[in-house]
Amino acid sequence: MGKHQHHEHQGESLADAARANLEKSGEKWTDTRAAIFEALAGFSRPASAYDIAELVSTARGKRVAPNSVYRILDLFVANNLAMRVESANAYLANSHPGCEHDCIFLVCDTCGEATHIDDELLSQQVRKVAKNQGFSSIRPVIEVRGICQKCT
Amino acid sequence: MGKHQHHEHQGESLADAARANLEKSGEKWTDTRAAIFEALAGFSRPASAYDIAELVSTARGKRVAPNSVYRILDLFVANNLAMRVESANAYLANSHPGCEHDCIFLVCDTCGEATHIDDELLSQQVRKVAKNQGFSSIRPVIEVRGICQKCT
DNA sequence: GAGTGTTAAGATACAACATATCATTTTCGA
DNA sequence: TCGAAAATGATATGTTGTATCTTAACACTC
Repeated sequence: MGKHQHHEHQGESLADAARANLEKSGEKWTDTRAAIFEALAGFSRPASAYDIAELVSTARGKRVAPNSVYRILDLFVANNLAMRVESANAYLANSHPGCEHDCIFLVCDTCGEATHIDDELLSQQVRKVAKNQGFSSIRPVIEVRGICQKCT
Repeated sequence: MGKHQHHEHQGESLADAARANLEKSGEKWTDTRAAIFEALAGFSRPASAYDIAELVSTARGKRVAPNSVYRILDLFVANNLAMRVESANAYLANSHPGCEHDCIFLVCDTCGEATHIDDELLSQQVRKVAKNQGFSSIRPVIEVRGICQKCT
Protein backbone atom coordinates (compact mmCIF):
# COMPACT_ATOMS: atom_id res chain seq x y z
CA MET A 1 0.00 0.00 0.00
CA GLY A 2 1.14 3.58 -0.42
CA LYS A 3 2.66 5.66 -3.20
CA HIS A 4 4.83 4.36 -5.95
CA GLN A 5 6.24 5.45 -9.27
CA HIS A 6 4.92 4.55 -12.66
CA HIS A 7 6.63 4.59 -15.98
CA GLU A 8 4.02 5.42 -18.56
CA HIS A 9 5.23 3.44 -21.53
CA GLN A 10 4.17 3.93 -25.10
CA GLY A 11 4.76 2.41 -28.49
CA GLU A 12 7.84 0.23 -28.77
CA SER A 13 8.75 0.84 -25.20
CA LEU A 14 5.38 -0.34 -23.99
CA ALA A 15 5.53 -3.53 -26.02
CA ASP A 16 9.03 -4.15 -24.73
CA ALA A 17 7.92 -3.74 -21.17
CA ALA A 18 4.97 -6.03 -21.77
CA ARG A 19 7.22 -8.62 -23.31
CA ALA A 20 9.68 -8.48 -20.44
CA ASN A 21 6.86 -8.94 -18.01
CA LEU A 22 5.31 -11.87 -19.76
CA GLU A 23 8.61 -13.64 -20.16
CA LYS A 24 9.38 -13.08 -16.51
CA SER A 25 6.37 -15.29 -15.81
CA GLY A 26 7.77 -18.04 -18.01
CA GLU A 27 5.42 -17.31 -20.89
CA LYS A 28 6.51 -16.80 -24.47
CA TRP A 29 6.28 -13.62 -26.50
CA THR A 30 5.11 -15.11 -29.77
CA ASP A 31 4.37 -13.29 -33.02
CA THR A 32 0.63 -13.67 -32.50
CA ARG A 33 0.84 -12.35 -28.97
CA ALA A 34 2.96 -9.44 -30.09
CA ALA A 35 0.49 -8.60 -32.86
CA ILE A 36 -2.45 -8.75 -30.49
CA PHE A 37 -0.72 -6.63 -27.91
CA GLU A 38 0.21 -4.07 -30.54
CA ALA A 39 -3.36 -3.92 -31.80
CA LEU A 40 -4.74 -3.60 -28.30
CA ALA A 41 -2.30 -0.85 -27.38
CA GLY A 42 -3.16 0.97 -30.60
CA PHE A 43 -6.78 1.47 -29.62
CA SER A 44 -7.46 4.63 -27.68
CA ARG A 45 -10.54 3.11 -26.13
CA PRO A 46 -11.46 -0.32 -24.82
CA ALA A 47 -11.39 -2.81 -27.69
CA SER A 48 -13.46 -5.95 -27.99
CA ALA A 49 -11.86 -9.26 -28.83
CA TYR A 50 -13.57 -9.07 -32.21
CA ASP A 51 -12.23 -5.59 -32.89
CA ILE A 52 -8.76 -6.92 -32.26
CA ALA A 53 -9.29 -10.08 -34.28
CA GLU A 54 -10.36 -7.99 -37.26
CA LEU A 55 -7.51 -5.53 -37.00
CA VAL A 56 -4.84 -8.18 -36.56
CA SER A 57 -6.27 -10.31 -39.36
CA THR A 58 -6.17 -7.39 -41.75
CA ALA A 59 -2.75 -6.17 -40.66
CA ARG A 60 -1.14 -9.56 -41.10
CA GLY A 61 -3.14 -10.73 -44.09
CA LYS A 62 -3.82 -13.87 -42.14
CA ARG A 63 -6.91 -14.61 -40.15
CA VAL A 64 -6.79 -14.74 -36.37
CA ALA A 65 -9.81 -16.47 -34.90
CA PRO A 66 -11.68 -14.77 -32.07
CA ASN A 67 -11.07 -17.65 -29.72
CA SER A 68 -7.35 -17.24 -30.15
CA VAL A 69 -7.73 -13.59 -29.32
CA TYR A 70 -9.70 -14.44 -26.21
CA ARG A 71 -7.08 -16.94 -25.11
CA ILE A 72 -4.32 -14.40 -25.48
CA LEU A 73 -6.29 -11.60 -23.86
CA ASP A 74 -6.96 -13.89 -20.91
CA LEU A 75 -3.25 -14.54 -20.69
CA PHE A 76 -2.57 -10.81 -20.81
CA VAL A 77 -5.10 -10.10 -18.10
CA ALA A 78 -3.70 -12.87 -15.90
CA ASN A 79 -0.26 -11.32 -16.27
CA ASN A 80 -1.30 -7.72 -15.91
CA LEU A 81 -0.49 -6.72 -19.44
CA ALA A 82 -4.11 -5.83 -20.02
CA MET A 83 -7.30 -5.20 -18.13
CA ARG A 84 -10.86 -6.09 -18.89
CA VAL A 85 -13.50 -3.36 -18.66
CA GLU A 86 -16.52 -5.34 -17.51
CA SER A 87 -19.15 -2.76 -18.24
CA ALA A 88 -17.92 -2.48 -21.82
CA ASN A 89 -17.10 -6.12 -22.56
CA ALA A 90 -13.76 -4.89 -23.79
CA TYR A 91 -10.08 -4.68 -23.02
CA LEU A 92 -7.41 -2.06 -22.46
CA ALA A 93 -3.64 -2.38 -22.56
CA ASN A 94 -1.96 -1.73 -19.24
CA SER A 95 0.30 1.26 -19.74
CA HIS A 96 2.51 0.26 -16.85
CA PRO A 97 2.73 -3.51 -17.05
CA GLY A 98 4.07 -5.31 -14.05
CA CYS A 99 2.56 -2.85 -11.67
CA GLU A 100 -0.39 -4.59 -10.08
CA HIS A 101 -3.22 -2.76 -8.48
CA ASP A 102 -6.95 -2.54 -8.65
CA CYS A 103 -8.13 -0.27 -11.42
CA ILE A 104 -10.96 2.18 -11.61
CA PHE A 105 -12.29 2.88 -15.08
CA LEU A 106 -14.31 5.91 -16.03
CA VAL A 107 -16.09 5.09 -19.27
CA CYS A 108 -17.82 7.70 -21.39
CA ASP A 109 -21.20 6.56 -22.67
CA THR A 110 -20.89 8.98 -25.59
CA CYS A 111 -17.39 8.58 -27.00
CA GLY A 112 -16.42 5.28 -25.40
CA GLU A 113 -13.11 6.57 -24.10
CA ALA A 114 -12.02 5.08 -20.81
CA THR A 115 -9.95 6.86 -18.22
CA HIS A 116 -7.90 4.68 -15.96
CA ILE A 117 -7.59 5.78 -12.34
CA ASP A 118 -5.79 4.30 -9.38
CA ASP A 119 -7.08 4.94 -5.89
CA GLU A 120 -5.48 2.52 -3.52
CA LEU A 121 -7.53 3.77 -0.58
CA LEU A 122 -10.81 3.37 -2.37
CA SER A 123 -10.08 -0.07 -3.72
CA GLN A 124 -8.86 -1.23 -0.34
CA GLN A 125 -12.16 -0.10 1.13
CA VAL A 126 -14.03 -2.11 -1.44
CA ARG A 127 -11.90 -5.16 -0.70
CA LYS A 128 -12.55 -4.69 2.99
CA VAL A 129 -16.31 -4.59 2.54
CA ALA A 130 -16.14 -7.85 0.63
CA LYS A 131 -13.84 -9.43 3.16
CA ASN A 132 -16.20 -8.49 5.95
CA GLN A 133 -18.87 -10.49 4.16
CA GLY A 134 -16.65 -13.55 4.15
CA PHE A 135 -15.47 -13.27 0.56
CA SER A 136 -12.09 -14.53 -0.57
CA SER A 137 -10.16 -14.44 -3.87
CA ILE A 138 -11.44 -10.92 -4.17
CA ARG A 139 -11.36 -9.10 -7.48
CA PRO A 140 -12.93 -5.65 -7.31
CA VAL A 141 -14.72 -4.28 -10.36
CA ILE A 142 -14.91 -0.54 -9.93
CA GLU A 143 -16.13 1.36 -12.95
CA VAL A 144 -18.08 4.49 -13.59
CA ARG A 145 -20.31 5.07 -16.58
CA GLY A 146 -21.10 8.65 -17.44
CA ILE A 147 -20.35 11.51 -19.81
CA CYS A 148 -16.78 12.72 -19.98
CA GLN A 149 -15.76 16.35 -19.95
CA LYS A 150 -15.10 16.55 -23.70
CA CYS A 151 -18.53 15.16 -24.54
CA THR A 152 -20.46 17.42 -22.17
CA MET B 1 -26.79 11.20 2.44
CA GLY B 2 -26.87 9.41 5.76
CA LYS B 3 -28.79 6.57 7.33
CA HIS B 4 -32.28 5.53 6.41
CA GLN B 5 -34.68 2.69 7.00
CA HIS B 6 -35.46 -0.10 4.58
CA HIS B 7 -38.42 -2.38 4.40
CA GLU B 8 -37.18 -5.68 3.07
CA HIS B 9 -40.15 -6.84 1.08
CA GLN B 10 -40.77 -10.35 -0.09
CA GLY B 11 -43.30 -12.29 -2.13
CA GLU B 12 -46.66 -10.60 -2.59
CA SER B 13 -45.58 -7.68 -0.55
CA LEU B 14 -42.56 -7.07 -2.73
CA ALA B 15 -44.56 -7.21 -5.94
CA ASP B 16 -47.08 -4.82 -4.42
CA ALA B 17 -44.37 -2.39 -3.49
CA ALA B 18 -42.86 -2.67 -6.95
CA ARG B 19 -46.23 -2.07 -8.54
CA ALA B 20 -46.91 0.97 -6.39
CA ASN B 21 -43.58 2.38 -7.33
CA LEU B 22 -43.95 1.85 -11.03
CA GLU B 23 -47.43 3.34 -11.08
CA LYS B 24 -46.20 6.32 -9.14
CA SER B 25 -44.01 7.07 -12.15
CA GLY B 26 -46.99 6.97 -14.47
CA GLU B 27 -46.15 3.52 -15.84
CA LYS B 28 -48.56 0.63 -16.03
CA TRP B 29 -48.40 -2.62 -14.11
CA THR B 30 -49.38 -4.95 -16.91
CA ASP B 31 -49.72 -8.73 -16.76
CA THR B 32 -46.47 -9.23 -18.63
CA ARG B 33 -44.62 -6.87 -16.36
CA ALA B 34 -46.07 -8.54 -13.29
CA ALA B 35 -45.05 -11.96 -14.58
CA ILE B 36 -41.55 -10.80 -15.35
CA PHE B 37 -41.17 -9.14 -12.01
CA GLU B 38 -42.41 -12.26 -10.25
CA ALA B 39 -39.97 -14.43 -12.16
CA LEU B 40 -37.09 -12.10 -11.47
CA ALA B 41 -37.91 -11.90 -7.77
CA GLY B 42 -38.13 -15.68 -7.64
CA PHE B 43 -34.50 -16.17 -8.58
CA SER B 44 -32.09 -16.24 -5.69
CA ARG B 45 -29.24 -15.15 -7.91
CA PRO B 46 -28.88 -12.71 -10.79
CA ALA B 47 -31.00 -13.89 -13.70
CA SER B 48 -30.35 -13.29 -17.37
CA ALA B 49 -33.05 -11.97 -19.66
CA TYR B 50 -33.14 -15.38 -21.33
CA ASP B 51 -33.56 -17.17 -18.00
CA ILE B 52 -36.55 -14.99 -17.31
CA ALA B 53 -37.99 -15.36 -20.79
CA GLU B 54 -37.87 -19.11 -20.48
CA LEU B 55 -39.41 -19.21 -17.03
CA VAL B 56 -42.21 -16.81 -17.85
CA SER B 57 -42.96 -18.53 -21.13
CA THR B 58 -43.31 -21.87 -19.38
CA ALA B 59 -45.29 -20.52 -16.44
CA ARG B 60 -47.83 -18.78 -18.65
CA GLY B 61 -47.93 -21.31 -21.46
CA LYS B 62 -47.34 -18.41 -23.80
CA ARG B 63 -44.07 -17.33 -25.26
CA VAL B 64 -42.45 -14.12 -24.15
CA ALA B 65 -39.74 -13.00 -26.53
CA PRO B 66 -36.35 -12.00 -25.14
CA ASN B 67 -36.64 -8.51 -26.53
CA SER B 68 -39.84 -7.96 -24.57
CA VAL B 69 -38.02 -9.10 -21.46
CA TYR B 70 -35.17 -6.69 -22.15
CA ARG B 71 -37.60 -3.85 -22.68
CA ILE B 72 -39.31 -4.52 -19.41
CA LEU B 73 -36.09 -5.07 -17.49
CA ASP B 74 -34.84 -1.75 -18.81
CA LEU B 75 -38.02 -0.16 -17.54
CA PHE B 76 -37.53 -1.81 -14.16
CA VAL B 77 -33.96 -0.66 -13.92
CA ALA B 78 -34.93 2.88 -14.89
CA ASN B 79 -37.53 2.86 -12.12
CA ASN B 80 -35.43 1.16 -9.50
CA LEU B 81 -37.44 -2.02 -9.37
CA ALA B 82 -34.41 -3.98 -10.49
CA MET B 83 -30.67 -3.64 -10.87
CA ARG B 84 -28.32 -4.89 -13.51
CA VAL B 85 -25.20 -6.75 -12.39
CA GLU B 86 -22.74 -5.75 -15.08
CA SER B 87 -20.12 -8.36 -14.40
CA ALA B 88 -22.73 -11.11 -14.69
CA ASN B 89 -24.85 -9.78 -17.58
CA ALA B 90 -27.83 -10.40 -15.35
CA TYR B 91 -30.48 -8.74 -13.23
CA LEU B 92 -31.68 -8.74 -9.63
CA ALA B 93 -34.97 -7.55 -8.18
CA ASN B 94 -34.63 -4.61 -5.85
CA SER B 95 -35.89 -5.77 -2.47
CA HIS B 96 -36.68 -2.24 -1.40
CA PRO B 97 -38.06 -0.57 -4.48
CA GLY B 98 -38.35 3.16 -4.45
CA CYS B 99 -35.25 3.54 -2.38
CA GLU B 100 -32.57 4.82 -4.71
CA HIS B 101 -28.93 4.47 -4.01
CA ASP B 102 -25.83 3.12 -5.59
CA CYS B 103 -25.46 -0.59 -5.09
CA ILE B 104 -22.46 -2.74 -4.42
CA PHE B 105 -22.74 -6.35 -5.53
CA LEU B 106 -20.60 -9.17 -4.23
CA VAL B 107 -20.85 -11.98 -6.73
CA CYS B 108 -19.61 -15.49 -6.00
CA ASP B 109 -17.71 -17.01 -8.91
CA THR B 110 -18.61 -20.47 -7.67
CA CYS B 111 -22.31 -20.45 -6.79
CA GLY B 112 -23.34 -17.28 -8.60
CA GLU B 113 -25.13 -15.84 -5.58
CA ALA B 114 -24.97 -12.07 -5.33
CA THR B 115 -24.98 -10.14 -2.08
CA HIS B 116 -26.29 -6.64 -2.29
CA ILE B 117 -24.58 -4.07 -0.10
CA ASP B 118 -25.15 -0.38 0.42
CA ASP B 119 -22.29 1.84 1.42
CA GLU B 120 -23.21 5.40 0.90
CA LEU B 121 -19.80 6.66 1.90
CA LEU B 122 -17.98 4.41 -0.51
CA SER B 123 -20.23 5.12 -3.45
CA GLN B 124 -20.02 8.84 -2.81
CA GLN B 125 -16.26 8.57 -2.93
CA VAL B 126 -16.47 6.84 -6.28
CA ARG B 127 -18.80 9.50 -7.59
CA LYS B 128 -16.42 12.16 -6.35
CA VAL B 129 -13.45 10.65 -8.15
CA ALA B 130 -15.42 10.65 -11.39
CA LYS B 131 -16.65 14.17 -10.85
CA ASN B 132 -13.09 15.35 -10.29
CA GLN B 133 -12.29 14.03 -13.74
CA GLY B 134 -15.06 16.11 -15.24
CA PHE B 135 -17.61 13.34 -15.61
CA SER B 136 -21.33 13.98 -15.44
CA SER B 137 -24.45 11.75 -15.50
CA ILE B 138 -22.47 9.48 -13.27
CA ARG B 139 -23.54 5.88 -12.73
CA PRO B 140 -21.12 3.94 -10.54
CA VAL B 141 -20.64 0.24 -11.17
CA ILE B 142 -19.17 -1.23 -8.00
CA GLU B 143 -18.99 -4.99 -7.92
CA VAL B 144 -16.73 -7.56 -6.40
CA ARG B 145 -16.07 -10.99 -7.86
CA GLY B 146 -14.77 -13.62 -5.49
CA ILE B 147 -15.65 -16.71 -3.50
CA CYS B 148 -18.37 -16.38 -0.90
CA GLN B 149 -18.15 -17.77 2.60
CA LYS B 150 -20.37 -20.77 1.90
CA CYS B 151 -18.28 -21.84 -1.10
CA THR B 152 -14.92 -21.51 0.62
C1' DG C 1 18.74 -35.09 -37.25
C1' DA C 2 14.49 -38.38 -36.39
C1' DG C 3 11.28 -39.21 -32.98
C1' DT C 4 8.40 -37.62 -29.14
C1' DG C 5 6.01 -34.66 -25.92
C1' DT C 6 4.35 -30.12 -24.92
C1' DT C 7 2.59 -25.62 -25.80
C1' DA C 8 0.46 -22.30 -29.11
C1' DA C 9 -2.62 -21.35 -32.56
C1' DG C 10 -6.21 -22.41 -36.08
C1' DA C 11 -10.85 -24.13 -37.68
C1' DT C 12 -15.32 -24.79 -36.73
C1' DA C 13 -19.36 -24.79 -34.41
C1' DC C 14 -22.36 -23.16 -31.27
C1' DA C 15 -24.04 -20.93 -26.89
C1' DA C 16 -25.27 -16.73 -24.62
C1' DC C 17 -26.34 -11.95 -24.61
C1' DA C 18 -28.46 -7.90 -26.89
C1' DT C 19 -30.84 -4.92 -30.28
C1' DA C 20 -33.34 -3.38 -34.59
C1' DT C 21 -37.49 -3.31 -37.19
C1' DC C 22 -41.90 -3.88 -38.21
C1' DA C 23 -46.54 -5.96 -37.14
C1' DT C 24 -50.25 -6.70 -33.96
C1' DT C 25 -52.81 -6.09 -29.84
C1' DT C 26 -54.37 -3.49 -26.00
C1' DT C 27 -55.68 0.53 -23.69
C1' DC C 28 -57.90 4.63 -23.09
C1' DG C 29 -59.54 9.15 -23.94
C1' DA C 30 -62.41 11.92 -27.11
C1' DT D 1 -66.85 3.29 -31.00
C1' DC D 2 -63.29 5.44 -33.19
C1' DG D 3 -58.56 6.66 -33.45
C1' DA D 4 -54.10 7.57 -31.30
C1' DA D 5 -50.70 5.96 -28.35
C1' DA D 6 -48.57 2.53 -25.66
C1' DA D 7 -47.35 -2.30 -24.97
C1' DT D 8 -46.19 -6.54 -26.69
C1' DG D 9 -45.11 -9.99 -30.27
C1' DA D 10 -42.56 -11.96 -34.28
C1' DT D 11 -38.58 -12.22 -36.62
C1' DA D 12 -34.12 -11.41 -37.82
C1' DT D 13 -29.65 -10.30 -36.94
C1' DG D 14 -25.63 -8.47 -34.49
C1' DT D 15 -22.30 -9.08 -30.75
C1' DT D 16 -19.81 -11.49 -27.21
C1' DG D 17 -17.91 -15.74 -25.45
C1' DT D 18 -16.73 -20.91 -25.18
C1' DA D 19 -16.07 -25.79 -26.37
C1' DT D 20 -13.83 -29.15 -29.04
C1' DC D 21 -10.85 -30.92 -31.96
C1' DT D 22 -6.98 -30.42 -35.26
C1' DT D 23 -2.71 -28.69 -36.82
C1' DA D 24 1.62 -26.31 -36.29
C1' DA D 25 5.66 -24.78 -33.81
C1' DC D 26 9.01 -25.66 -30.55
C1' DA D 27 12.27 -28.04 -27.59
C1' DC D 28 14.25 -32.00 -25.74
C1' DT D 29 16.18 -36.64 -25.97
C1' DC D 30 18.37 -40.21 -28.14
